[in-house]
Amino acid sequence: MRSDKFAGMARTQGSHAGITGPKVREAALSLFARHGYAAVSMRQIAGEVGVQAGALYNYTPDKQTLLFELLKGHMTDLLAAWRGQDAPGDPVAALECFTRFHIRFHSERPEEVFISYMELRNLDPDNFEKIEDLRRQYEGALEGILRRGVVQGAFDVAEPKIVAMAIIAMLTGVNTWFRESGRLSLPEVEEIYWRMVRKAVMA
Amino acid sequence: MRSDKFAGMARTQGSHAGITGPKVREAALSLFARHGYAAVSMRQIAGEVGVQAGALYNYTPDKQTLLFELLKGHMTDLLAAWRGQDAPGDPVAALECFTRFHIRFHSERPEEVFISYMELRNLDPDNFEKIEDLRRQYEGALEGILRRGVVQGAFDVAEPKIVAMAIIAMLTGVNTWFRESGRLSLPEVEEIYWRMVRKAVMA
DNA sequence: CTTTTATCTGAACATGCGTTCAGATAAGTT
DNA sequence: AACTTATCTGAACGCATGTTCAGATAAAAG
Repeated sequence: MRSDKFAGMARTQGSHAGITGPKVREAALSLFARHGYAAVSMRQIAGEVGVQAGALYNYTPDKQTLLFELLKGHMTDLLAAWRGQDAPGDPVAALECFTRFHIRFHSERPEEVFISYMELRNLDPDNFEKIEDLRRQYEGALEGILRRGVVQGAFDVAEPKIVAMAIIAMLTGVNTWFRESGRLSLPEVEEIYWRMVRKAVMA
Repeated sequence: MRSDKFAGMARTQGSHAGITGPKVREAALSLFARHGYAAVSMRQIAGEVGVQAGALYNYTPDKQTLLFELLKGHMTDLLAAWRGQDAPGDPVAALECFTRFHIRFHSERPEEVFISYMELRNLDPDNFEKIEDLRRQYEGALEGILRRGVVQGAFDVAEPKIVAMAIIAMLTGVNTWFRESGRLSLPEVEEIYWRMVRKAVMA
C-alpha cells in the first residue's frame, strides 16, 4: 500500500492535498543536492512541503529510503532514456549519440546527477549495491560501443572499460560549470566534447 | 597562539601527547572521507584520536575550520607540488608532465581528493571562495599549457578553459576505480590516460 | 622540589535529530 | 445525512549534536 503510493498511484481519497508525495520527493531532492543528505533534516523537508515532519512518513518508511528512491529513480530514468535512443549501429555514430545524449540528459537534471555522485556513501550496503548495478549497466553501454568500434577498426582503445569510465567522468564534469545562461549554448558544448571524445578514441 | 599550534609548531610543553594535532587532522580526514563531513561528529573524531571531544578544541576553533584547513592544505600542497615539477617548455611535453603528475599526486591522496570534491558545499562562503581560488589557479596551469600549444600549432583546442576542466575531470576520475592492488599498475594507467589526452587535443 | 603551563577530562548546556502515535480533519462514498 | 478512511497535526520519545569550562594532570622550567 505504502509502496503503491510512493510509486505515484493516484490517491483518490484523503484529506488536504493529493500531490504531497511528489512534493516530498522534489523537496528532498533539492535540499539533498544543496546541503547534502546528512545535513538535511526531515523537518526541513517537511517545512519546504508545507507540512509537519510526521506527515512525511506517509510517503516514505524512513529518510534512508527517501534517498534511495531518488537515486534509483534517476538511474532508472537514465537507462530507460538511453535505451529509447536506439543508437545507430555504426560505432562512431553511436559514440556521438551517446556523448550528446549524456550531456543533454545530465544537464537537464543537475540535482539528480549531483546527489547520484555525492550521496552513494550514505546508502546502506544493500541499496548501494542496487545503484551500483544500474551504474555499471550504463557504463557497459558505452563500453560496448567502444568494443564494437575496436573490432571494426574504427577505434584504437586498449582498455575499453577504463576508457568508458574516463569518458563518462569527463562528460559528467560538464555539470560542474555549465549554466543555461552562460556564454556557450548546450549544442556548442556538445560539439566541444564530442570533438574531444572522437579524437581521443579514433584509430 | 592557537593558530601557531595548528600550523604545526613544535609543542615543547604539555602533558600527555605531543602529536595530538596531526592525529586530529588525520582522524578527521579519514572519517570525513568515509562518511562525509556532516555525518561525522566531533566525538567520533575524538574517539579515533583517543581523547575526549573537548580536547579537540585545543587544535581547532570549530568543526568547520577543521574541514577548511584540510581542504586548504590539500590544495596548497597540490599547487606547490605542481610548481615543483618545473614542467618542460614544450607544450606537448608539459601536457604529458601535467597528466602524469595529476594522476600520481591524486592517487597518493585519495582521501584528500575525495573530500576536496565532496565537501565544498559544507564550507561557508568565505572559506569556499578561498578554496575555489586555489582550484582555479591549478586549472589555470593546465589552461596555460593548452594555450601555448595552440599558439605553437601543436594543439587544436577551441576552448582551452573548458578543455582544461574536461581533462581534469577525466583524470580525477581515476580515483573512483584505481586500486594499488588492481590489475593495472599506476604507470600503465598514466599511459592509458596520456594517450587519450594527447590524442584529444593534438592538432 | 616547586612552580608554571600546555593539555586533557568529565560534566553540562541548549538545541536538534529521526521516528512514533493518538487524535483531529476533511474528503470520498453510500 | 452518516460513515469511512486517507491524511495531517502536535506532542512526545530517547538520543546525539557542537561547544564551553572549571578543575585535574603531568611534563617542562627554575
